[in-house]
Amino acid sequence: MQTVPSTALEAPPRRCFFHSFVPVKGKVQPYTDCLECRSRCKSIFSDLTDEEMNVLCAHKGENIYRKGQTIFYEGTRPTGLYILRKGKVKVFKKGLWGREQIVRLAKEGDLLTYRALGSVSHYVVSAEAIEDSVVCFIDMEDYRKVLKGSHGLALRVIQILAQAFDRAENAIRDLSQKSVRQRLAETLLQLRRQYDVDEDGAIAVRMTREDLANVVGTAVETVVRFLSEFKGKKMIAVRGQKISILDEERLQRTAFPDGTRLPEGCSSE
Amino acid sequence: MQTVPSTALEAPPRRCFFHSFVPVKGKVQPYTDCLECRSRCKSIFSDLTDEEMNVLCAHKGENIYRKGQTIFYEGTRPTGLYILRKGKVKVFKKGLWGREQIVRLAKEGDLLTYRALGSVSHYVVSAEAIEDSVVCFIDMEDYRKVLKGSHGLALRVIQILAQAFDRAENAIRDLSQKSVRQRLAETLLQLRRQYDVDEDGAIAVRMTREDLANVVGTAVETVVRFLSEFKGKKMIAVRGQKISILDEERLQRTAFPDGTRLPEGCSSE
DNA sequence: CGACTGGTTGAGTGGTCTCAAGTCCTGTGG
DNA sequence: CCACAGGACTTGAGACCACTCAACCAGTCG
Repeated sequence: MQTVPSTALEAPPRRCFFHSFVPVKGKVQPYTDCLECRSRCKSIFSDLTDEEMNVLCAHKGENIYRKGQTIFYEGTRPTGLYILRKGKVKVFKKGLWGREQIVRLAKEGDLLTYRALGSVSHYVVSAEAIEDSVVCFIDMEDYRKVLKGSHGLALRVIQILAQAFDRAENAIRDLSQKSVRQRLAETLLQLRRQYDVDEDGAIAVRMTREDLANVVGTAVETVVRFLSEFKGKKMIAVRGQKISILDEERLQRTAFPDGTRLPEGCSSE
Repeated sequence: MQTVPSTALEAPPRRCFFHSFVPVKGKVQPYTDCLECRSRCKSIFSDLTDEEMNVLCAHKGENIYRKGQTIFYEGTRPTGLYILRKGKVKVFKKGLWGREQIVRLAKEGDLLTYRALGSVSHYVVSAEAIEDSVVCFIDMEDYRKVLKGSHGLALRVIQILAQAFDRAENAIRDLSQKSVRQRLAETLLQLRRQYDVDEDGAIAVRMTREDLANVVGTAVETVVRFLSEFKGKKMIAVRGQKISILDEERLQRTAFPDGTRLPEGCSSE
């Protein structure tokens, strides 16, 4: 259905942008040791044995995607799992007339392909780097092999999926019942929690107004108008794509007029 | 947070409404043999051994809920899994100002508590019978025990959750991008697929306009207006709460103006 | 009968979208 | 260095979709 432009896999970065990827004779040193990674990151695969990790990573890939590059396409055959190792990625679905709806924003350590944890005939979302990113790829066959053998992994996958499902259903409720003003306020709070702030106190992610609109589910102009409203009320400060939250309390009240709060992330197990 | 009215568990049906529940001296014969049920129904638990089924059903309950009765409440401690054995149930979340958003409609054999398949501190949805229903209850401890021991079950749960997650993300996209007219048309098609038609050719479920509004995510009056529009265009026929689809083709085009189709149910594994 | 629930219709409002014009920013090439 | 092109952003005007409020109807139950 969709064609996969060759750009996705070329990715010969003009220069290396992560210190851990030292160019060796013009080639980037691509593979991090998975075992080492496992112990560092708290990921789905943290609990696996060395043996299982070796199977899982037998055909592991690790690719660099520059800002704007697509990592995989909705509708194509799922060849494996993608995990974001470094950078920021938007995960979206194409809707009416090709308009995109961003269903989640991934941060380091996040899985990009939840649906593919169960068997599925095609990717149900697309993923694109919104910053230069490093993405690990785990072959589907390897995953299945390990999953089949590891009860611990299966239990872990259940937790991950149940949480993701919960977040999705909360989004359904919010999209259905909240105004754009409320949803934008909530999105800003979420973004700050997810990506934290940089040295200037601004939310540490650069998104276009269009991406923001595609998260909130509205038009670009409407996002601009409400951002400008928030700015006027001194709730936020805006400098280009950098947004700082000045009056969290007020933003909170805008997003949750009934006094509820931003739901927990993954800690609510 | 929420209190549980005593109505939920009383449920002394004035008379027995399923032939399989023969009243014995004023008491309903409550328990169906789970082993027998397993072989008949294609449920999550189809593949378990007899032994595992016995553990799972050690504290099984089977309750009758009359139309309008609540089965469990969002925000309360999860004591187990609920499976709809007979009847129809709406599963919803309370949103702003207590307005309810129906996140799914369950039919016979459906699990009501997806999130509780992973560990969780409280039910994240409520469930209420929209028809007289029989609901099986599986104790959480028993489920955990069996899940811990059965890799096959874990794999099955992963499939179930991944599918549920997929449906939820599709709903996000639709809520965000489609108009109420489109969503209502799509809902009607879904309802017919899910519940089939009765002898008159009408969708075999009776829902109030309010419930319909809470599925679509709109106001009651808006549902009424669009139903009346569809009726005027001879796309549907309406007799009280019974709705028949007359012109599926046209309804299809209303729901999916871009030529996409209603996504598969569970068959798309 | 009155009370109540569910449904329907109308009028008015307002939130959000679309279209159009124009500005700001950034990278590129001369 | 500047000019320029293109993309991102902003603002305004107008239209329209959907919501709210209010009135009213039909059926049911006590």
